[in-house]
Amino acid sequence: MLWFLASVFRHGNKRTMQAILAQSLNDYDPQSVEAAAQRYWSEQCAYEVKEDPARQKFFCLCMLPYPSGALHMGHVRNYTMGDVIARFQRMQGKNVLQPMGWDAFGLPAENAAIKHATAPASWTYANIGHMRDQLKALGYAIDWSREFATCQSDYYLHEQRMFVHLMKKGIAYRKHSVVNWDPVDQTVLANEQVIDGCGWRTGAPVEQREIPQWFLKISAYAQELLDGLDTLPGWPEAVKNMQRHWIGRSNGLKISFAVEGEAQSLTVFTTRPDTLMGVSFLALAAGHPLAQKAAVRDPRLAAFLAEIKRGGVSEAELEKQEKRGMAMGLYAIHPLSGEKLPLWVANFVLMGYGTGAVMAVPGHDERDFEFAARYGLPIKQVIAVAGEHYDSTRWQPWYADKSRPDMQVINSGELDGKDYAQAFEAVARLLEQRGMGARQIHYRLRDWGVSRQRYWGCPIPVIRCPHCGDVPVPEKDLPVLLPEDVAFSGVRSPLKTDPQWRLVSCPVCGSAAERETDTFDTFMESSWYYARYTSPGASTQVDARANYWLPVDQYIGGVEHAILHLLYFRFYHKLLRDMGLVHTDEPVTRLLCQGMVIAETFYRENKDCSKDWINPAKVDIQRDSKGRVVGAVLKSDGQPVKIGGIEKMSKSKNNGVDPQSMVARYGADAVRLFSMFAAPPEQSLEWSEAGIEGMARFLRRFWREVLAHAKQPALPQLEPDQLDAVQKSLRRQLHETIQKVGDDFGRRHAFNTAIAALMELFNAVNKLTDMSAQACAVRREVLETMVLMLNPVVPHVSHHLWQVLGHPESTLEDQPWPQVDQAALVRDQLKLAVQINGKLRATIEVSASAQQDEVEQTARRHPNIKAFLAGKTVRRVIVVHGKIVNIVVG
RNA sequence: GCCGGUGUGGCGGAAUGGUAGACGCGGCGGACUCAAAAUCCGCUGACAGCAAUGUCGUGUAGGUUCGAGUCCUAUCACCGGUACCA
Repeated sequence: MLWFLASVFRHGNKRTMQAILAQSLNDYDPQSVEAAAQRYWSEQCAYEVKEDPARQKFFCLCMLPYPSGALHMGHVRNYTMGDVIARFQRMQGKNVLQPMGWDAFGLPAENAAIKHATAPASWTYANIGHMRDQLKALGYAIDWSREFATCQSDYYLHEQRMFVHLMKKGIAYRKHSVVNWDPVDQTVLANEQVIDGCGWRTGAPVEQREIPQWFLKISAYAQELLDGLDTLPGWPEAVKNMQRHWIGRSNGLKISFAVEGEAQSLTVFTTRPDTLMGVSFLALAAGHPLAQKAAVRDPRLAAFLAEIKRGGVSEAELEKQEKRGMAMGLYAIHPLSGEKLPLWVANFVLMGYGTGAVMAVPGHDERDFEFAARYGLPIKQVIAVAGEHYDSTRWQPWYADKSRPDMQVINSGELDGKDYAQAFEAVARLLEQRGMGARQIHYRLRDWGVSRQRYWGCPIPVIRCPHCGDVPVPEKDLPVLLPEDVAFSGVRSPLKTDPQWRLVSCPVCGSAAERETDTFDTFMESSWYYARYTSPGASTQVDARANYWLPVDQYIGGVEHAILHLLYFRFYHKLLRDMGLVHTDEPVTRLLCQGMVIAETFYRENKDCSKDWINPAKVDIQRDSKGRVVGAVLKSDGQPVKIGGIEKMSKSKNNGVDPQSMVARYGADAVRLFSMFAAPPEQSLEWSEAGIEGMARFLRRFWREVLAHAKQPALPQLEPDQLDAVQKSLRRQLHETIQKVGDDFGRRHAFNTAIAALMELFNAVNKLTDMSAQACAVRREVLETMVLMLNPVVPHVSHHLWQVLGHPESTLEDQPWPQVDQAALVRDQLKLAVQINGKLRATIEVSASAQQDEVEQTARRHPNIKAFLAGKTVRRVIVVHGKIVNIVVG
């Protein structure tokens, strides 16, 4: 309201202002409507829920936010989807739990601490306070009594206890693995902190360095995680496919190669034993013990190993690197032919994956082919396909295709003539007999490294004793508290520099020992928070209440979490199950992955070619006479700015739109409505100020129509049998809409089309000018049902209008979802499209009961159809009931 | 590199093998107004035509089908993930 008045003041028209003030009692004012509804919900504790075995439960969960400082549109979109589903399910009569919490540990708090010289803890708590207020202003049906932040010790206590348990079970273990090392800051960098192989702050070239780290044995659950995907029909196929490929089950052979002059043989895994006779060398990772050993007496090799350790450790970076290698001067013996095979070190072989060594078959593997071509290593053809010519100077995809039914092994002695399966079998049997090989199922999935060399995380509850090794912190000493009141400079973790915290005595032998100073990966906290929501205040990790609420019925979050978070989350659930805490195999039955929120970018170029990004709120768009965008100018100076294209909302491109300012200007309901309307949930959503104005316009029109209708004197009972054709058709549209919206909200999650259908219905009811008693009764049915159907999306407006329509304030949340009146759906006339050879030529109207030939005859009688059929032979007529008639002519 | 996704009017999008462009935005025209804003009404894919209507049209090139935006093959562009951002 205020912004509106302010704009009137600017125009300086006193009379208009008075007119608006006089009207305002009837005008839609989001601020007051939303404040009143939110006050009511809060006073009534309307969304606090308890277990009720008599009622069907519905656990609606959104991915918990990282408290970065301010809510962004991605959050709004995510939580509005959850809220629509939660409110809709409640109207289906379910006992709905929708909780909220904070994923409060993590790297950004440390970066903010460096930048603003604050402690990560106080920065985080301040952000949580602010973002909670912002969330509350959006009117979500959240049970706030269950809220927690993962950095609270009564949360991470249970994580530490669980870790101790997993250590004892052998699921948690320590091994060496490679990290990004910044040699200047003497610190470990996250992958995102490595830019073009250099540290983001120091600019120094990053090195790969091996350090001891804690791991969870997710690989022991690989098969179960893979099989479990088949039990999740409510998950998107894309997510399940990505997880299947990530787990990467493959069937192959583990083969031992004796190495000349070495006692220890070399083991490789291959899925292509059929190409064994085509092996021309073996490639080893730089970190392989044999490579390390060889480097000791070969300075050139040592230099090469050091060289390929430069750069970061991310897979994307490693895979895009040029393939390089160096001969080690050692030879392995081919297990069948006895041939000498050179050993090479190669940068494309990773120590952390498989055995750290591969057998190279340049003739039938594209990467080996390129490597062999580059270093002049032999390329042997051992697979042939009839009709295809093999050319060892040019790679062709069929060389590596084991699935071709016409492929056969050649140049391989007794294996010749066999297909893939036969050759696999023969090689497996031969090697098994000689004790040089074994069949193996291999998974691409690697164990989960949970150690982070950082301060702002959950301390790993381990004491390192020089005599007893790694000793778990005894139960009575848990939690190991993270000191929160620290000075954080950035480079060294305060845990490492604080001797008081670090130095302890060993709980086993009592001698001087040190705490583990690493903290957990923050995926640890986000892997079990869903379960904690079910058991607020429990002294154990979860209690019996978990088995009322779990599994989660609907989980909603960004598609960027499709693999890592969602796989760890499923894994953790199985760990909780194996501890007897939960009783299902999977944590979530239905999953919805939402797309990003994107916006136009604008910039001006500086003299040095750098760009100043300008926020869309400060820019005016210019259009030509047809409405096409032709340019943009900065509002403040009227001078042109460049349009940079549509990108994900981000700080770096300055194209973020602040939800709070949108709520202040248009109201939470308009913001909610636009986020649900502008795109289907799983696709990206482009923010548009004009679009949200359209939503506010719709709400104002709806508001006015309901208020005008409510002023009518007492209405008669609706008599469906006495309606005229127009009234009947509107009522049919209403019930078709009830059917569609129910399906769109409940099953399809197509919020955008549900809203479009409601707008269409509203346009139709607006066109009904008939003020007869029965027309008013139909109008009332439409408007009242619309308030109910809009409630999940715009609950504040609905809360108010429900009362305007004469209902007590208390009843809307639990009002049953409107029922479809099947009788109202019946049509007596159907509109059909008539095609000739698949092209639309006419539309006809026929009785709903018309038989096939009657429909066909009506179609043939249509003048346009007659004209098209003149002089042609009808070959076939296809009649699809209620849809089309297709006449095929020759 | 690999895995997954997306591509439709001026724009966001709709169409679950059956009338391509619902709904919203923008634009154009009209009503109201001294005027403007707001509001209301109408039109709005391109081309040809007075019109009826016709031709073309869903990234590109093929294919399956009575019928393809939708299914298949190839290809291009963009987006997400790629194990230490969350």
